Amino acid sequence: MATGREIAQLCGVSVATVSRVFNQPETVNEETRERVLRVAKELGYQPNESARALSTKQSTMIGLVWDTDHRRPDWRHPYLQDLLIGLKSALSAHGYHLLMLATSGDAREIGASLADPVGYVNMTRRHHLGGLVLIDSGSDAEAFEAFAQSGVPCVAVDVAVDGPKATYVTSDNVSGALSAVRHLVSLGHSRIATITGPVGNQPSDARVSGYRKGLQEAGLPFRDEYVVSGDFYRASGNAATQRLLALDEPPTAVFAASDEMAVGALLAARAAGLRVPQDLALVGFDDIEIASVVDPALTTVAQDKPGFGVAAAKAIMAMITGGGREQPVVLPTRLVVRNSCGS
Amino acid sequence: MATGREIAQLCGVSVATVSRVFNQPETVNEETRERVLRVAKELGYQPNESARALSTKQSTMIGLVWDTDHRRPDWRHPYLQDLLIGLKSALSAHGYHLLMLATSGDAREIGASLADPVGYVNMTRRHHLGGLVLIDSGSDAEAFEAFAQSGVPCVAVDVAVDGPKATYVTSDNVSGALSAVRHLVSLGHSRIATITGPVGNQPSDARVSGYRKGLQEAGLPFRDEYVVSGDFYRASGNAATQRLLALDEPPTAVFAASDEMAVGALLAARAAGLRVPQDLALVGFDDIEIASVVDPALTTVAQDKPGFGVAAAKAIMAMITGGGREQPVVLPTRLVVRNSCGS
DNA sequence: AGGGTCTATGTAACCGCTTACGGTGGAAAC
DNA sequence: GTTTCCACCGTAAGCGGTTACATAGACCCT
Repeated sequence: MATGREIAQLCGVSVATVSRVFNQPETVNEETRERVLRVAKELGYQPNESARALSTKQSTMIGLVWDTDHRRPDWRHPYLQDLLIGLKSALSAHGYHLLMLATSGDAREIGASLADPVGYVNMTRRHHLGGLVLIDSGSDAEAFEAFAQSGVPCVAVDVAVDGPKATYVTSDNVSGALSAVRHLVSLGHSRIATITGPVGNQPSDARVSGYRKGLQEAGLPFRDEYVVSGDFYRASGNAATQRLLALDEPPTAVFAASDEMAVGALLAARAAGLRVPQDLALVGFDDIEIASVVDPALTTVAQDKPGFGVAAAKAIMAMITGGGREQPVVLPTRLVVRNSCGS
Repeated sequence: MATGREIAQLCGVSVATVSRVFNQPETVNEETRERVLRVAKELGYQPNESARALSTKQSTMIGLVWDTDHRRPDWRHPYLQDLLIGLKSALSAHGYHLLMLATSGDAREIGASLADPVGYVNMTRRHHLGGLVLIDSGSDAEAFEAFAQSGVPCVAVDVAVDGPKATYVTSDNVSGALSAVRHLVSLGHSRIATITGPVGNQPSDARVSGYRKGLQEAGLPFRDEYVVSGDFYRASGNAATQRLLALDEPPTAVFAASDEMAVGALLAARAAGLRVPQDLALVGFDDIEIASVVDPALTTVAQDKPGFGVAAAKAIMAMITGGGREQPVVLPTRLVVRNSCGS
């Protein structure tokens, strides 16, 4: 590994000049600059990031908080990969890397899990991370508040947080839900139920507002018994649907706040001997992969999943370079009409 | 941020002693050790990883090579999340973190993509990474050879590579495929076709061997026209199935080398007016999420997906601490019987 | 000619930790 | 009573960069 010193010697300049060539090129004479660059290339010079980080107190990495040893280890994030794709590509553009922080069992006894956000914050300092991206892999959104308050720049994905250097990216959940209900209404449905996420969860609550708005718009009554809450995962959608179908006047259409729950609803409907969409119309939310492969294919409100990653990366970078808090980012949704509504 | 020096001063010892407390505790007197530890805790001391890496030339990170700006940006890894879960948890146990390397657009013009493996290798040196985990996100397995030859410790997931410090983890594909065929045979099928991955791809080739073995075992003839190759992705499974169904004597059962292709096959069968499993039995490979949600649910050969991650992490750690090359790891598979075979 | 400016570069301190080497004191060995 | 050894700890030299400050020369102006 060639070092800056070697380049300096070969070029007959000082290490300071070599450093300047890479960090403030404009301050060094064009001729020397090119000489240094040429030699650097010949030697295959790679700046030592540890040294750089040590002296600048800034690494080119941002941390990813994604807790996997969760209460329910079988839980999966519905679209982690898309998120990562977006994150990574946007971060790359700034020369930044994503560090997936270890969550436990650190040999030096310094743990890091959502139960102990301090652990992550410590890691952030140890590695001089520029900030943290928070990905919710369950319903422990509350824990994110601790991060937001810690002072390290962080942006949460699809979870509303607030703090001195914290922000979040989310979809326009209200209008997404609204478009779903409008679609259902346009197909003639008037008994439209919804399966929500955990109460208190921001995106879920917003989707409920959108749902209410849609009913209002259509002049339909809001019925408490048509709103049943789940946890975004499949089983809860199944259970919720069973409850809905047991109602005296069961709904003819269901808007689920996630595709996973919509699939659960589909299964429940099938188990109850109902045909989808003839007997029960279904709309989901997310547009994850399985939405297009279940039968009937799911009509759903698509989120810009890689867009989340891109927006998160941009927000983090803005906070790093800018300093202050960033505005939350709200991404548009798009209704994807498939077969589960019989349109 | 408290530094080692501060602790040293407060404890009336030298920084060397503080360092020893954390790195070679047995060489320091118990009393002083505890004093240092106590003060360190009070100050919330976090060792500076950059400084440590700088002086030891070893970070506690390993790199992840997962190329996303691929020729086909819409491609997704079928079970990335499970892989990451396994990787992360096993790495955590050693106090290591996973660094997702940027793939392009580095501000300093030092790119890294599979087209330029050198870029990744450079990153490895810059950050003093312990090694690289290679994840195949397409069919560019060939590119992995360059990594394997580069001398940096690396382990590939489900791609056979070889090099001075390279190894890989894979499933026992032969017996996995064998169990699939046996299952089909046991159900009375004698016209069994297979849809393979890319020819030359190691796991795919192994699955073909397992397939042949299964036919032999059952005394069934091997027919060239019953072997058609795909690329592991859905569309290719669909196309392959169309070809199979167009045969004079079409198969009554198909073993697809991936679930995605099996789903493609399912769609093709449905489009051709065939019922699954009555008219065509289907077995997949992987046991990804959609396998259980398609209708009929897919019988498939399950791979230990988080196990890949765990094994990869262990292999990397072994290479880092041990030095030499590790043996490839072969994980067992498990036949998951669902409804696509009508058993 | 002397002073002021500006550009290009060198000098050296510093970032925080690790570690080879050496020193000290007391116990054990002779 | 030396010598030897060992446990414990301090000194100081790195690791490879960054950057404040100093310096040297070129150029311009009065």
